[in-house]
Parts: sequence; C-alpha cells; structure tokens
Amino acid sequence: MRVTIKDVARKAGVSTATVSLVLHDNRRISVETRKRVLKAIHELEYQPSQLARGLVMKQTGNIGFILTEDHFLRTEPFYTRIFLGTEFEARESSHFVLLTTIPTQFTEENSLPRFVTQQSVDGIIVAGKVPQLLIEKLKHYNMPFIFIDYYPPKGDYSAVLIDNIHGGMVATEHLIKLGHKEIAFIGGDMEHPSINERYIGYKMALEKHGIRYRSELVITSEEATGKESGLHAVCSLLDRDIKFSALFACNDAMAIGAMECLRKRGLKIPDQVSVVGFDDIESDVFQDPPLTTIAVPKFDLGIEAMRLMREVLANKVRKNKKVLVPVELVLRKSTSPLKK
Amino acid sequence: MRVTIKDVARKAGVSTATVSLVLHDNRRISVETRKRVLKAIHELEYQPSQLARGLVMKQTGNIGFILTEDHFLRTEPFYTRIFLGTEFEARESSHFVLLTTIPTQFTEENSLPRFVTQQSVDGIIVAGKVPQLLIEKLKHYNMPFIFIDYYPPKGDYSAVLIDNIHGGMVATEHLIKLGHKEIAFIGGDMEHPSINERYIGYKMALEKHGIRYRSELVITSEEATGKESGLHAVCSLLDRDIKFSALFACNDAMAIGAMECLRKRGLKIPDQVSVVGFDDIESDVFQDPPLTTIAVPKFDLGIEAMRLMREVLANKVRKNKKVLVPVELVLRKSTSPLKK
DNA sequence: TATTTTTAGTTAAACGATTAACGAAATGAA
DNA sequence: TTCATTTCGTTAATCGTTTAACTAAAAATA
Repeated sequence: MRVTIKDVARKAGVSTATVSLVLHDNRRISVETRKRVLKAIHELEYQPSQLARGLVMKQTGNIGFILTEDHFLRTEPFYTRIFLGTEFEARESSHFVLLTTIPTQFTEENSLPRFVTQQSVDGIIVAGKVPQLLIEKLKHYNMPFIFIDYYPPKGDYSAVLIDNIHGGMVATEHLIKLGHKEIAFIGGDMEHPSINERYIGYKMALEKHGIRYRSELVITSEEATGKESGLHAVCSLLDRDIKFSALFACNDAMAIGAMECLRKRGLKIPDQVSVVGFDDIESDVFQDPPLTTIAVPKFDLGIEAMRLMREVLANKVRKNKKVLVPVELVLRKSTSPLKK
Repeated sequence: MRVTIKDVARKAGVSTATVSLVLHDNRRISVETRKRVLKAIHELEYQPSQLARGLVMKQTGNIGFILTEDHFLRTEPFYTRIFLGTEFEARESSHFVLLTTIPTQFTEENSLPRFVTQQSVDGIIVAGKVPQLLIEKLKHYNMPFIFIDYYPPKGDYSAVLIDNIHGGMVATEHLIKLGHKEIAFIGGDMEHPSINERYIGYKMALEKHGIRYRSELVITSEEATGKESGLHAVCSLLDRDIKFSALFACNDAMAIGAMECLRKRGLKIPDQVSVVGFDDIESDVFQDPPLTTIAVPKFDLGIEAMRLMREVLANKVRKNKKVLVPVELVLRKSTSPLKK
C-alpha cells in the first residue's frame, strides 16, 4: 500500500493538516514540529499523490503538447528538441507533458487529442504550423494555449517565436559585411509567417545598408521549403543568367539544395557564391563546405514555452504575450569575402 | 465550473451512483433509466474526471515511456516511431503516455524520472538499450516495466523484441537463394543482443543451406554500428583481399557505409557485390542503389508494448512474456543474382 | 395469500490530499 | 489581574468518483 499523508501524520504525531502545511512551507508551523514532520516524510519516503492533490486543487499538473505527425517524424530533430526543452523545464514545476500528434491534414472527422476533450491538462502547447481548424476547435475549451514557432494568421495568442526578422537581418548583414551586394534570396511557402519574416529581415538589411532591392534576385515562388525546392530555385536563377555573389536561403534544407545545384553547375562555394542558411540543422556540418547559418535554439524554444505557460496558468488576466527567442549567426565555411 | 457526475445525476433525476453504474455498463440499471442518464451525459457533455476516478481506483491512467537522450534525438525516427505506436495504442484504453528522456550516461547522480519517484504512472516502458543502473533503480519501485527493442543481459523481463534471428536468417537466405555462397557479415557492438541475434540468424541460414561458415568473412570487431564502422569494416575486408559476392550488414547505417566503401573501390552494387541491411531507415530509398533490407515495423513495436502493458496491468500474476515482432524482407536494388 | 427471490435503484464510506474556520495556550498590553 | 493578540495546531468540509451494503417494490414460488 502506498504511504499517505496519514501515515506521516501518525508517525510524526500530528494531524494531516499539519503535514500538508509543512509541505507547503506554511509558517504557522513551529520549527520543531516542522523538523519532526520532515523527518517522518523522509523516513517513510512519502510522496504526495498527484491525483488527490489535483482533485482538490482543481488542476491536473499536466500540459498537453501537440504536433502534427509530419513534424514529429521529421528526420531533422527540430520539434523533438523543442519538446525536450519543454519536458525539461516542466520538471521545475512538477508538470508532466503529454505529447500527442494530430494528422497533418486535420479535418472535421478528426477529433481533438483526448487530453483536451477529457480536460486532463491545464494548458496546451502547440508546436509548428497546424491547421486553422485545430485552433478553432481548441478555442471551445477553456484552456490556455501557447504556440511555438508558429503564429496563426488571425487572432491574438500567446506564442514563443523565433526572432526571424532579426535572424534574416543578421544573415544578410553578414553577407553585406563581406562585401557582397548581389545577394539572392530563396524561399518557399511564403504564407508561413516564419519564412516571410526572414524575407522581411533580408529586405530590411539591404535597405539599412543602402543596397537596392532587386526582385530578380528573389525567388519566393517555391511551394515547399525542402532540398529540392532549393535546388530548383537556384537553378532557375542560373538558367536566367542572373548574377549573384551571395545567397541567403530561408532555411538550411533549401540552402543545401541550393549548394547542390551550385556544385553541379561548377560554381565554387564560397569562392564564387557565398551561402547562408537558417535553422542550424544537424547535417550542416557534413556539407561540403559546412554551411554557415543562423542557429535556432530549439531547446530554448521549448523551455520558454513552458515558462510562459506557467505565467499564464498563474495569472489568467495577463494579456497574450509573445516571446521572441534570439538567434545567432554560426560561421562555417560556406561564406567568404567577395572576390573581385 | 466543470460538469460533474452530480450535475448529470440531477438532470437525469437519479443518484450519482446510478450515473456511475451506467458509465460502467452495469446491468443493474434498467434500459429506460440508462437512456435518460446517457441523454443527460450527452447534453451536458459530461466527461468524468480522471483525477477522481484514479484516486478511488488507485491507478493513474498514465504509462511512463523512457528513452535515452541519444535515442530520442537520433536523426533517424526510429524510437519516435515506436513512441508514436505506443501513444496511438494507448488511446484504446484511455491511457496517457508520459515521455521522458534520461542521460545516455545514466549514473548514480542521476535520479529516476519524476513519474517513477512520484508514482504517477501505472507502468513503465523502456525503449532501446539503457544502462543497467537504470534498471536496478527501477526495480525498487513496485511497477511493472516492459522493454522494447532491448533485453537486459541478466534477469527476466517482459519485452517486445524484434525477431532478429529470423530477420538475420531471411536476409542471408535471400542472398543464398540468389546463388551467393561467399557472404560476408559485418557487425559492431556485438554485446548488443539485437546485433548478436542477427549474427546468429546469419550463421543459422548458412548452416541450413550447407554453406560452410568462414570466420574471415565476418567482421565483429567494430565498436560502433554507424556508417563509419560499416565503411571501415568492408575496407578492412577488401584490404585483406578477401573475396565475397554478397554482404549482410547488421543494420542499414553500416550497410550504407559499406556501400560507400565498395563504391570508392570501384565495385559495382549489386553486380559485383550484393548488399542487404537491416532496419529499413528512411534514407535507404535515397541510396544508390536503393538498399534491400529487413524492415522493422517500428510502429508495431510500440503498439505491442502498450498491449502487453495492458495485459500485465490487468493480471499481475502473469509470468514475464516476450513478444517477437516479425520482420520483412524489402527488395530494392542492392541485391541481384550471383554473376559468374 | 404469505413468503422468498429478483430487480432496480440509493446511501454512504472511501480514495488522499487542501484549507477555511476554529480553538487552546502563550504572550503582551492596560 | 483582565482582556486582546499572537502562535501553533486541529477539526472538518471538500474535490469527483466508485462500489459494498442496503432497501423498496415487483415478480416468482409455495
């Protein structure tokens, strides 16, 4: 049988209320009594029942974490790292994180995760781009939710986001400082806020340094944001004989595809074209040359989301807060000063 | 305020006990009353509190899922797929799965996952190879645990395992049927039960078909089981001028490394050397040529573990049961009939 | 008809915590 | 000395379920 608060109370010769008060650091209990209780707790290896506690406190102690199947199963451990950050930070407040996936194509037929309908969580964290329908359905439940790395096009929410604009600026400025003026940008799925923001950063950097924005240097027509799109985008640039000495890809996958194309066409990286990516995925280091990129601190994103969740849970009146997690330029070998 | 069983009882004009009995399909309740109660439940959208339920039933409804950090963050979504299977199957019995990671080097300083010490789970699933120390610590708690894809060297446990021996046989027999007689085996980390079993399967297949086992065709000295090890193993074979027309690698990573070496040395795959791997990882398809392999159903492993957990939970007296999940040969382009 | 059995439901205790309200003893103020 | 405060704990209600034990009415049996 499990050790309960009653056993502790009996052993320490006090009431269960006293034990509970000790557990909650209530100063109404004298130092000696406190010690006695603590001793009993320790000797019996007492662990409060989360169930009983939750029942009276009206909270489950659980946080739901929702990902689309695609995102969870991605080869690149992006969202898994974010989850890990959340799970890690959850330990600080004794929360548990219930991870579940939803179909990438979430339709009317699909039901919400069980932890939502059963109200088995105190709050929900949604990571990555999810269908609008999911969000609409979630709203019906009186539970706070927080987005990570995605901000729905309409509505006002709490969210933990990558500082994409700044990242886009830093990436572009890095190239500018190396002397580049003809800097191409390749992106895809421009509806995605993150991608779009990186693009904005690119434009802002150009403006700041007095470099004219040239639309022929920009590819935003790709559907996807994978390696193939990157390859395709750069090839189309090359096919049209457009000259550029540097290239900023909206993410590393596209950057890697881009490099593949450049290599195929016999262009030397970084001597003839410098390349900067965004994300800092694992395979960057194994590229030839290793890819210079903007590092996104995945773990931190998860941590920040959990912290924000705690704030929201503690004080419901708070307005929707956004946290921008800073990014960092990681210098590797795919960029170099402009050669004449 | 949350809708409780009391609200339902009031609305249906019965006692809370009746509602509870209806919820549990007790036949003591007449059809009409039952209908009335069900109607009330539906109209109020009543959802029983898992907390209250768990408190009286003395079960949490949670299952803990433990992975080492390395395994969770692996680029190849192997363990994540297993987890997904467990999470999926958990829905059947309204369980929640609490996923957590432990340091890959789990030492005395590291504490067990909180859900263990706090007894917030009814059972524990451990996936992949974990330090023996973890297992020893886990034993102190009166909780059933089940291993997936790993069986500790000592002790007797419930486990869901890949049918490695059979897989090893199938892979080898496939090569034999193609006419190959000089079949090399490359493996690493031979202490790992899975690897060792695949090796056993290899030997059994040879014996079954009357092919003499030749130790010079076998490399078991590699420390790791990655791409580099595969490359190194095959190179060392080639360096010693050992002839073989086919190769069975203990996993796909090593197989891919092996192919890299073969390609470097100018050997054609599959014309000069046929290669079979094991695991069926995502990148197999992108190899040149695509890798023939033994497919491991990751999702199923997770499902089986959850099912087994339910059995264990329902009937504690049951002896430790092992489930062997069948594997399947996946024909791609890296094997072909022996050419004279 | 009287008695037993079955049916259909209720009552109330229990699960293991938290906490408002209360109270006895010690301390302080008048 | 008397009354008010403070200190240190306790009592008891509560959270939302489940279920053993009970009961009243109906049905079956004698």
